[in-house]
Amino acid sequence: MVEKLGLRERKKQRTRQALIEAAVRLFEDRGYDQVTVAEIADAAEVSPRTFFLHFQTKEDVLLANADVRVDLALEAIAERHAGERLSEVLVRAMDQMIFNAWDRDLSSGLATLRARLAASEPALQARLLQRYLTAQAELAQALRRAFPDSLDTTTAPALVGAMVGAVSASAMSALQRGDGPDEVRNAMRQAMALVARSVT
Amino acid sequence: MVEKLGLRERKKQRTRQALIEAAVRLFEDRGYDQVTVAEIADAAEVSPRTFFLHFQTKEDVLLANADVRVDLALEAIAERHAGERLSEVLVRAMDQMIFNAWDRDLSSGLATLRARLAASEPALQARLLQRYLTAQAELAQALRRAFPDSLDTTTAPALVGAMVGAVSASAMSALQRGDGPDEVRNAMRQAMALVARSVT
DNA sequence: TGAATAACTACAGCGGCTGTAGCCATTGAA
DNA sequence: TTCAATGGCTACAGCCGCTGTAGTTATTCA
Repeated sequence: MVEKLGLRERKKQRTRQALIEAAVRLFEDRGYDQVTVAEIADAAEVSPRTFFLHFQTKEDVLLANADVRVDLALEAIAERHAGERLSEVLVRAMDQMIFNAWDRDLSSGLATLRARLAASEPALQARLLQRYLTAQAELAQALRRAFPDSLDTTTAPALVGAMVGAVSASAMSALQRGDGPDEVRNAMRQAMALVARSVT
Repeated sequence: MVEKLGLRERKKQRTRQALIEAAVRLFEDRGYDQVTVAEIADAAEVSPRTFFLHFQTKEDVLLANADVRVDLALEAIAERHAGERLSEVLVRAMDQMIFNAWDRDLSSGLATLRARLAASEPALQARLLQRYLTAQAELAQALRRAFPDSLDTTTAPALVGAMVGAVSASAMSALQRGDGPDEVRNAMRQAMALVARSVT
């Protein structure tokens, strides 16, 4: 997991991390759209142009490491136990993706900040949803490979879409009525269970 | 339905319509991001500033009339027949929202163009997904009012989210493998049926 | 040690989007 | 019919996200 990286690569990761941390700090202080990319770059002591060498858009700096979450889910699917049911695997994958990573970067507060900003900043919300959609395609493909007999090219995406849709909607709803982390968590789990019922 | 509008309001609608038509035509000709807002305004013979008096963003010109679709679904829920089951009402509402409106503006080609562009243009896709999410909240609320005994504040959003998520994912998947309108339609119906099974 | 590579930089520029202030047609009341 | 209020539209100026390009410097690898 811990790769032996060259000096060049390490420096690159360092500036990337500096950009992320600067962005998070500034967003927390002043709010998302009161902070310009130029300011983030300034705080990280790099040129503004460099920001866009690391992140495609301003929103993406908050979605850093999102790929890791998807990988966790893909692993969870690959690690399917013998005789494990479709619904069980799916729930386990979602659980990994959401909560394992959640706990991991809760300490840094990134997940919380992201959730809060996603609920309030339309641009960020939109980008986040789009990320979910592309992730869904990967999950659907992996799931179909794991259960080739019970899933076809329509039901696999539909099932994953239902899961992600249900979880997002319930979480967003909970966030908007001001629920705390635990309640949000419960709402998400309940949504997962609901969809899991649609597969036997 | 056909309101008696004042002259001022009619003029406003006319420029709005001119903007939409100019945008659609230009997008079809040259593709979404090869067209600037200034060009759209030019083609509609208004100032660029006027464009943003009618639409919040460049993407929004393609999402015009989307509210109408949501209203159709809300009506469908309100028109619940006596003894109609939750799953039936939900499916009927989704059906209204997607296909009734689909048929209606298929003639103008708007739905088709929108679907095609949404599959290829990230910015548009993101905005579309966001629209779905906000629509979901309204649908969930209406549905909960119609079935107060079987839905709570968590399951209602979850259920609607699952529906929309499943339908979007299956449609996107079908579009991306190059399916024609009929196949896309079937995939969406299949997704709806899948989620409907999770409510008894 | 020298050549290739790649992260970074400065600079110039496009285009989405906004604030502002003013013009003019429509509107509704006197 | 007249006049003040309204609101859709315009020009103008400007911010900011984002990109292309060309050049500099540090690293890698042969």
